[in-house]
Amino acid sequence: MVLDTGFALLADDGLAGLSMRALADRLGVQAPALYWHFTSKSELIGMMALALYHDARCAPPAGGDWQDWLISYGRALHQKLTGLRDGARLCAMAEPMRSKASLTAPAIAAPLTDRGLDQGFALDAIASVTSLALGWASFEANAPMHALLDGMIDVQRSFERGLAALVTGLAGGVSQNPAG
Amino acid sequence: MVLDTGFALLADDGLAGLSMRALADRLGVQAPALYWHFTSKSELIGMMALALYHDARCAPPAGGDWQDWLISYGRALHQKLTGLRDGARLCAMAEPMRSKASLTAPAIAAPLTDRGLDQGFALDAIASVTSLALGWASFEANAPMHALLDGMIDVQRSFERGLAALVTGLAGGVSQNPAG
DNA sequence: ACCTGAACACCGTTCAAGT
DNA sequence: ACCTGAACACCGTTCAAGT
Repeated sequence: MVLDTGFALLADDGLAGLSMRALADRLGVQAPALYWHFTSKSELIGMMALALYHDARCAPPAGGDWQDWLISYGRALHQKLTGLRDGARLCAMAEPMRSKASLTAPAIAAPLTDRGLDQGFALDAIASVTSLALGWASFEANAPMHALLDGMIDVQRSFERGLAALVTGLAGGVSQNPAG
Repeated sequence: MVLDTGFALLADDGLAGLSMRALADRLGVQAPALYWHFTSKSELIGMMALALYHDARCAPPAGGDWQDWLISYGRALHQKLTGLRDGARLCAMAEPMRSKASLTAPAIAAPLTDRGLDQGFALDAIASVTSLALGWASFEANAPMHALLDGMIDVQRSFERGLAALVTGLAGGVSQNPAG
């Protein structure tokens, strides 16, 4: 699979090294050949980002309530984004893909609606947890925010606190937004 | 100021149009001249990102408690990141700047420590709110997550909910992490 | 259906040289 | 101190042409 080679290249050389020519090289092919399979580099990156999100969605175990699922998902996503070199940058850069419908809203919400949440609330919750994980990963890797991070003893622990606070706060809002 | 021209160029042509040559053009100068003022394009982008964060930090009004400050700051940051074309992508891409110490941890925490929080907790809280705003802005602009966003009636409102939940959750944790 | 060779219009960056 | 001209080593992408 081309995407796997892309991930390997990303891990080795970072986002700057992820060029169509370098990727083609690893596949034993010329760069223009890639344009038979992908319409653009943008699409390739979009599909890589989608693969990352998909992995995180599959990470949480079957049991538990919706709060367990959110915590587990957020942790997995954060882990994937910081574990892979430039993973956060990749996902933050990915441009909108008009073509692929990917997943439908009910399908995305399913893990939470299965656990009793209504769909609107479920989408909000997933969006917020995804944002928190992506945002954290972004400026752990990046950021002109190093002073901030240097002041914190354990970044991992701080992320966990934020995640727990968010999910707790969401749970508090459920009463106004009945779960069914 | 060169940064202002950079922001104007970003607003007009997006991140793809923000090249050293194009920027130099707007300044009536040749591209290599920019390397007298900045060591690299990375540094330029880093400084633009820093300017964005700084503006958001200055946005909250003087009164109110620490929760008011966080909400106001989060809202301002999200607004800045989505209001400026490719603003989120710019901040997510910015590479770490080893050189400029920018702000010290106590200075960053000040708006919250002034309102009675201890510094460790303050840094955690700011980091989480910043992450949430950056993450939301990232995949509002980007994302292979369009199905998710399409399922939500009002993105702005959903972000507000997430922000409120996070701050509420943080407030719940304060009892364990005394405020002084 | 899948790939190559050659080319186009760009990049960021360096560096001697100018003033 | 500040800028130019010319160049280097790259990019993403297109397109005719091959098999």
